[in-house]
Amino acid sequence: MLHSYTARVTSSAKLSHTAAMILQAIHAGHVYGFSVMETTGLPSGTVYPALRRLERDGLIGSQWESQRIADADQRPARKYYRITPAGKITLQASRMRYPLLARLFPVSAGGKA
Amino acid sequence: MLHSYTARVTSSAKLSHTAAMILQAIHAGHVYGFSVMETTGLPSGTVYPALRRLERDGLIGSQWESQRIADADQRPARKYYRITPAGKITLQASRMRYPLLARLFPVSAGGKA
DNA sequence: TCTTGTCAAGTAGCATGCTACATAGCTATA
DNA sequence: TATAGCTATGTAGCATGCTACTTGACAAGA
Repeated sequence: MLHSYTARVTSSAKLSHTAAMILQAIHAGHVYGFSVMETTGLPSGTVYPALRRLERDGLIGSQWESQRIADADQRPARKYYRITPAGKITLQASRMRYPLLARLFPVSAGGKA
Repeated sequence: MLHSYTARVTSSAKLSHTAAMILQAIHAGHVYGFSVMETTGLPSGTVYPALRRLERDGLIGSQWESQRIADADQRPARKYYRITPAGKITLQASRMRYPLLARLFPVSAGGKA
């Protein structure tokens, strides 16, 4: 258990194409689940479990929005994600592995959502 | 059985993102498995079963290369694929569903491989 | 002759993606 | 008050994706 956890964290995790795409969307500024769904078209059953796995593997971190802010915007609270340094390493590796990933978002990560 | 087969053929099949990407690669000219693997980075365990499913569903057709031509090129024979009219309809639907697909290949399908 | 590498396709078993729901909060309308 | 629509997240069970191999053909090198 601890051994497999260590191995997963120290080497860059090998991502599926879809998980890599979701990690890239986070990096590109689509920083909550619904936004990732909107920009990729991937269904919630894909996005949310993938976000959970990415966080399990230390490639992203998350933080719930305060209820006050959500109330002010008159919408449900969001769970915001950000890519970790390990996530950036894995994203690079994924872009080498899946050449088309680089075409998916502008090269400079924009503050889209 | 016949009923579910009919339903699958008459309406545009709903593709996964990965299958849609592979269909698009075929349409773009990557007309055999190894070429799809090279351009997408997707592993053989993904590409070949997906090609089989796409053909099962009538979205692509296939044809083995003649042994004589493969011999002349000094390589194993290839299984060439082409998109069907139903496949084109499904590809269009997929590009509506998954907005990022359009970014993956040049708009004009090139005769890449 | 055997080994290695590239091109090309294939496949069992496990991990992940997706359908078809679900919950929940807010607003607007009937 | 109930319904509908939008925003946001979540999940069980089935379909698909991926690892880790395999086979096979050809050429080059030991």
